[in-house]
Amino acid sequence: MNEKFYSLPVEKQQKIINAGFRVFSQNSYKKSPMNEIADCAGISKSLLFHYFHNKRELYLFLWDKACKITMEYLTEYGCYEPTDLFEMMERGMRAKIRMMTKYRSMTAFVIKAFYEKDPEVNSAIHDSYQKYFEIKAQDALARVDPSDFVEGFDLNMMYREMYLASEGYLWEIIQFDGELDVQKLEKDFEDMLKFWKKIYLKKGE
Amino acid sequence: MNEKFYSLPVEKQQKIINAGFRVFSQNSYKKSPMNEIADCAGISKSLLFHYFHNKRELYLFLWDKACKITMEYLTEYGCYEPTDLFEMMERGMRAKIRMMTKYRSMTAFVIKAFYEKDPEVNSAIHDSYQKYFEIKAQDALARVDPSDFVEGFDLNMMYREMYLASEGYLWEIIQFDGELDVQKLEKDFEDMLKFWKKIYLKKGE
DNA sequence: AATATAATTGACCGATACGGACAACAGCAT
DNA sequence: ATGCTGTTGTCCGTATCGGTCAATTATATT
Repeated sequence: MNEKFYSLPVEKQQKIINAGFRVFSQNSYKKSPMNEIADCAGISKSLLFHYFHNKRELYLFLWDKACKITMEYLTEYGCYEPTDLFEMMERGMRAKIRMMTKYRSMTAFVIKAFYEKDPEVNSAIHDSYQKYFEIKAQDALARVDPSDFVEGFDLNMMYREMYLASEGYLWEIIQFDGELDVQKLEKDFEDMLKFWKKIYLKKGE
Repeated sequence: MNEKFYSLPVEKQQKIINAGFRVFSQNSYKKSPMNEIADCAGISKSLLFHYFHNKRELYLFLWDKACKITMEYLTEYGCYEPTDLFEMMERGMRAKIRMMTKYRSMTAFVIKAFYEKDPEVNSAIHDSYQKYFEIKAQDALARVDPSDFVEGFDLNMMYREMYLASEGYLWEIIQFDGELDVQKLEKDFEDMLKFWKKIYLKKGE
């Protein structure tokens, strides 16, 4: 990409980036025209091509940007400090909720991008994803002490279950397009967590 | 549309209809090519145009079909029999959950269609929607006895809140693409309802 | 088997949309 | 005037779109 992009006023950078997030999050990669993104950012298509030499480059740039912002949030909320599994999930969720209220279309973009199947970008996305995040879950899962949990249940199953429920919950938020009540959301999720603890942990806890 | 469509073997009708639901639920109206729908249904584009004279006609036909199926479910689950508000919501939800597990892409289509803004179909959809469903809520709301509820709260607010939460919950289900556990879903929603009753109804109940 | 009839398709059309290239323009400092 | 930088309008080759239609295949009738 053209490094001059970075010397643009930050506000303008943001406008272009957000336009990208918006359009790419609403259509598939192939059906997201550069034209539309440019319009949405209030610049000409030519200028957009001036900063990003082609569509793929812009897409991958946006993905990377989203990953970095996500990482910032996750570290800021202490998601990489070693704790137990539930604590980790709570911190992760809190970070994500905050992030979504601030960058809603970005979050939608990330999800769409993750499931994007167009061969032009597909593999690049997945490689990058693994490098960025996949370590975390393994890490926290490894620290788990099985004796804390109720007898005869599958740890991975539980994690999967919890993970899916959280993701679904986040979807709900993304789709809703009105003002978001952060405190309510966080309380809701805390309730969810309490519920899980109650089911999965041994009574002694 | 071409009435001969109905004399097709039902299985083939279904295949075409489902293809429509799928494609229209994944892209916007404008970016859903007839080509793709035909391929997805295993027929040629020409044949698709033989049965539905143009794209708009197919889209509106699908919308109508979806509405009718929805109505069937709602009546089957007793959603139109007069009861109290909570009972109505529960029946409605139960019907919708069942419906979604059977016709997932249709449900996704309905939601997308409802928010579709393309002027070519937008108004037709909204007119139809009002005719079909909007009566129901008013109806049940009118039967509500305000004295049953806790002091000083806005009935419409509560309904809106409950409605949004339900819709969000359904979104979560639609987005998830694996086998659905109907019983779990229904239990979850029952819990939600219990929770609402606890907050909104007077203790005497 | 020959014929009529219905189902289904491939090839095609005009219009538009697309990604991308590039020369030109405007503003501004020298 | 002369660069330089940011920005745009215009153009191009190609692909795609909605939609048509003649041609082909399958089915029913005699």
